[in-house]
Amino acid sequence: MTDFLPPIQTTARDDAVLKALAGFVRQEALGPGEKLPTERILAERLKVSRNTVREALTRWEGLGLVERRQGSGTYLKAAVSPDMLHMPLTLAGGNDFAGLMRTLEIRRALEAEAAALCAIRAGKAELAEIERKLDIMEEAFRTRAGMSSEEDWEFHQAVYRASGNPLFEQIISAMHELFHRFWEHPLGVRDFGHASFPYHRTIFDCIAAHDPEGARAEALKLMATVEDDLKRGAANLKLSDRR
Amino acid sequence: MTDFLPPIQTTARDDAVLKALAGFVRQEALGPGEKLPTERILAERLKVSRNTVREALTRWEGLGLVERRQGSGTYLKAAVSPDMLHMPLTLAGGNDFAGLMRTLEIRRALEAEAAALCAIRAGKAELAEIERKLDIMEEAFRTRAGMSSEEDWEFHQAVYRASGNPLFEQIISAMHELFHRFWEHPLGVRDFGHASFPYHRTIFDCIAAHDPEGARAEALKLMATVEDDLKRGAANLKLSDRR
DNA sequence: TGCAGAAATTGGTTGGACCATTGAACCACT
DNA sequence: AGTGGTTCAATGGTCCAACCAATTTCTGCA
Repeated sequence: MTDFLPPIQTTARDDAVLKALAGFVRQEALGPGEKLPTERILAERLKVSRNTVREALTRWEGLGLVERRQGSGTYLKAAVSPDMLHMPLTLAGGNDFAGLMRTLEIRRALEAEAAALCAIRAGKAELAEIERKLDIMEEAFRTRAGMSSEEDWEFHQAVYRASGNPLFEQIISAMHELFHRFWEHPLGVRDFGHASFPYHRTIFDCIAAHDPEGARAEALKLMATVEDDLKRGAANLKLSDRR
Repeated sequence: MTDFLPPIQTTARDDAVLKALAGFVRQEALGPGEKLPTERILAERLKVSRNTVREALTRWEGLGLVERRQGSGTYLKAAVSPDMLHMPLTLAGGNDFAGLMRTLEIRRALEAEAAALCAIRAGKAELAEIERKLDIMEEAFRTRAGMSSEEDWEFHQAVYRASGNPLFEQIISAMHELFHRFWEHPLGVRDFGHASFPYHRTIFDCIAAHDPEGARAEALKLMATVEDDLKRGAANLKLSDRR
C-alpha cells in the first residue's frame, strides 16, 4: 500500500496571489523592466489585504523575480510564468577561500559539460558568435596585456548560450556574480588569467570540430589553470599577511 | 579609480532583522528542527513591528531556511549563519519533458565531477560508507527486482558527501526534489533504472582505486543510460497518447 | 519657457485587532 | 490504563487604518 495521504491545504493566500499575478503577467504579456500594478490595486482586485499582497511580493523579490522601488512601483526583473520551478540555494560560509574553491569546483563541472554540449549542438550562427567573442577577447588580451576578464566572461557566456540549455548560464552567472561581489580583486595575482588564455582557442577549435570529449577535456584544463592561479594567490596572501 | 561609493541604506529593516536573527541563532547554537522565538517576541525585542518581522521571516521561508507552522511556531529547516550567500534559481517551464532533460544535463555534469573529486578525496571511512550503501542497493535490486530508487539515491548522496564539497549535494538534491515532485512515476517505464545498475559498482571501483578520470567516465555512462531510459519513456508516452 | 515647490503616488512601517490552527491540560467514560 | 472530547492559551495568518519616506507628477511663478 502506498499510504500516501498528503496534508490538505486550508490556507495558501499568498501562493494564490502569486499564481494570480503570474497569470496576469502572462495575459498582459509583461516582460522584464515593465511595471506591474500597485500593491493597493492588487489588494483591491484580488480581495485580499495589502499585507498579504506584500508577503507574496516579498517572496518574488527574494527570488529575484521582481524589484520594488519605494515611491515608484514594483517592476519585473525577469520573465515570470505560471509554471516556474524555484530552487533557492544557500552557500554557508561562501566568502572565504575554501568557499571560493567550492564554487569553482561546481563551475568546473558545468563548464566542461557546457563545452561538450556546445560541441554537439552549436549551429553555424552560434559558432560564428563564439568566434567573434573569442577574437575580441584575444585582441583585448594583446592590446591590454592580459586584463581581459570582461571579454573572457563574454566568451564563456556565448558558449553557455550555444549549449542549448539556459540553466548553464543561469547557474554559472549566479556564481560569477558571487565571485565578483566578494573577490573583486582576486588576491592580487597580477597576471591572473594568463595561464588560461590559450585554452579558449583550443576549446573553440574542439567545438567547431564538433568534438564533445575534446571540448570537455580542454575546458577542464582551463579551469585547472584558474584554480592554480587562485591557489598561488592565496599562498601569496598568506605570505604577505605574515610579514 | 574604482569610484565605488555604495549607496547609504536609509531603510533595510527586514534585512537588519534577518541579520540580528542570524546572530541570535549563532549565539544560541540553534540547529535544524529547533524552534526560534515567537514573531511577537521578536517584534518586541527588536523594536520593530510584527509585520516587519513577518516580511523578514517570509524571505527566509522562501529560501527554505525556515518553516512556519500555524499555531505551533517557526522552526529552523537548515543551518543558518550570518555569512550566507543566496543563489535563487528559477527554471521557466520546468515541468515538461524538455525541462526535465535540461535539469538532467546539469545533473550529469555535477555527477561526473562529484565522482571524480570523490576518487581523489574519499578516505577510508567515506569509502566504507559508500560501499555499504552500494551493498544495500544491490541487495534491494536483487530481492525487489529492480525497484531500488530509494537505495540508489542514498548511494549517490554518499558519493556527493565524500566529494568534500557540500554544494554538490545541495544542488543535486534540489533537482532531485523537483524531479520527484513532477515526475513521480517517470513515464511509466517499468524497468526504469535497470540499465544504470551495473555502473554503480564500476563507479565505486574507480573511486576505491582513486582513479578520478575513470570515475568521471563511468558516471557519464550512468547518466547516459538514465537519459536513454527517459527518452524511451517519452516515446512510449507519445505512442500511448496517440491511441 | 524653465524650474522650484507643492501635491499626488507608491512602497515601507506601525500598531492593533481578530481568525484558524495547534498542542497541552484536563475531564469523563469505558 | 486508555480512549475520546472539551477547554484554553499560544502562535502563525489575515485584515484594517493610519502614517512615514522616496519618487513622480503637476502647478504656478519668474
